[in-house]
Amino acid sequence: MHPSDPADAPGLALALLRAAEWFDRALLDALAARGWPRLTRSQSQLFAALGPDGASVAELARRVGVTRQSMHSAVADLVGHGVLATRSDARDARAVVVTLTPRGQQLVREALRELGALEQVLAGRIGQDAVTALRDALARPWGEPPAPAT
Amino acid sequence: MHPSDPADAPGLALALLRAAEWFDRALLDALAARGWPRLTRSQSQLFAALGPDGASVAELARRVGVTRQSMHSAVADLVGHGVLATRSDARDARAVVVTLTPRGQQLVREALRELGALEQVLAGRIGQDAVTALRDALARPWGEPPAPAT
DNA sequence: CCAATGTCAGCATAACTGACATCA
DNA sequence: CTGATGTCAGTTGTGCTGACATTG
Repeated sequence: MHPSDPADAPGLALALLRAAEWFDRALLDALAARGWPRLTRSQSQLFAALGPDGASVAELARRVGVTRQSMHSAVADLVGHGVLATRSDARDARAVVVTLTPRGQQLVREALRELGALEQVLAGRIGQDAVTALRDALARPWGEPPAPAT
Repeated sequence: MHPSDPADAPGLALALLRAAEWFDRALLDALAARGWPRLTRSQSQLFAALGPDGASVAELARRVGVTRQSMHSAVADLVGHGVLATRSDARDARAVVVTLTPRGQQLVREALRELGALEQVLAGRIGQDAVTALRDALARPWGEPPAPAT
């Protein structure tokens, strides 16, 4: 399998998917094992998109890449689980600011710690150099996915 | 953002997801733009799991990681689109062997060519060295996702 | 008047579990 | 008889489009 063999290209795309699932599944399983509600992939992205000051539903939807309606549903679900809270914006009567509850902050802390631990496990398996190289390659500007020639 | 900053660990998992979507979306859009039926993620994996000699529904389900029922539905859909065909196994009256039709082989060829092109686009954006490093890190034995301490 | 926000409703899709007949 | 396979249901969950009142 030569590194630049075109026939191995699907392996790259597939390997990326597997790698993402490796982290995703281990994280969600670990959190669920500690009694946290079982999160979905886009709910994880919601937490990542949520800054320390909170954000509106529409803004979260834009960042994650879903519709306002879908984000609304996800937020309502997590509010029901006690990890998110909503308050009205003083400067804009339309907007609703979504923030983390103290319990939600605890969830985020545990998730970050777990992700750090997972990265260490990975470094032990494939080497710290490979993890660093992986992080470096992913941090570069990939840009938008190429659109099909119209 | 120091390379070994633990707080950046979520960035690694998230970046992997973004990278996988970068390939997935560009590929599926490109194929759809050429008149192919719009595939789902697990249908892409189906093609990757399908060897040149075909495989049974149950075997495909195991490889992709879904239930037999889900795989059955996906196969039936693609048979309806004329890219997959099923024939009964001569040695095992239970088994149904799923294979590519000539049109399905054409689809796979175009998909492989597109993935190769995408990788070249990526190399032009982040550098060939980074792509090689990415491929190398992903090719190493990650093993199973760590299970939560029971 | 126009644009954006939050929200309610219905719909489509894709995965799941349950069940069953067939066959090694 | 046990286990595996294909397949027919029903169910659930998640995201979508459509629509509407409210507000900047």
